[in-house]
Amino acid sequence: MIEKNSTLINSYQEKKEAIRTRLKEFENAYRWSEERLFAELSFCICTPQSKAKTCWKAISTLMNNGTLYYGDEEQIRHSLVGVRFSVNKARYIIEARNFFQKDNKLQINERIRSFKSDQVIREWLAKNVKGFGMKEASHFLRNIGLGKELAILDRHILRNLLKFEVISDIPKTLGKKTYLQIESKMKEFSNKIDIPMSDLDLLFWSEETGEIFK
DNA sequence: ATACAGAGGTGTTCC
DNA sequence: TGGAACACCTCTGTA
Repeated sequence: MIEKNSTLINSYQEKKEAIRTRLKEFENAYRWSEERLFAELSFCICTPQSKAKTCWKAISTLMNNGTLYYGDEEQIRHSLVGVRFSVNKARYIIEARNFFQKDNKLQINERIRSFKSDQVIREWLAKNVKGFGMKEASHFLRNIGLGKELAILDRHILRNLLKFEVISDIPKTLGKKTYLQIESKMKEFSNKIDIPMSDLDLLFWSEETGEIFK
């Protein structure tokens, strides 16, 4: 237990610089264009049960050729090669695009930053963006430099939380209530080993996959 | 060749 | 009303 934790802390020291570099890139998002923010949101809609790299490749293509902003549902779906549940996700992207558009212009930054806390933004996103639950709403916020204290509880993180005995088992279904409970425990652990939440997420992820992506 | 787990889950339905 | 079960149903790496 203590042995495992110190191994993790050592690993953190090795990877700290790379992790910090990645987080800095997220923090720069405040100056992104609306189009770039929407691309990130679309990416997060795509990632469930799909490979992050495949999703990002697809979204990059859609972003660069403009289909993401002007294309119809079928055109978007056509580009979501390798993305699971692409029919549904293309629909969610269109719905999100309509939701965030005012006078034919995307307004994401302004609406997102009008909330008083990251927790409230997350609630709002999970409620209003189809395809977003607690996990993907947190993922999106982290990727645009917000929600530093929020947990992104995917299967990798849950496995690691189990490994480090932060939780005693992996829940079969992860409802909002359980999500918040586990997030709270992860925060305690984060305090205990003195590694920030955002760093811990990337650290766990790199421990499993060997790299730091998104 | 063929099978099968695994990929940063969420919406809807039903009780 | 909260929560479990089911629907969604592609592609790749590995044995």
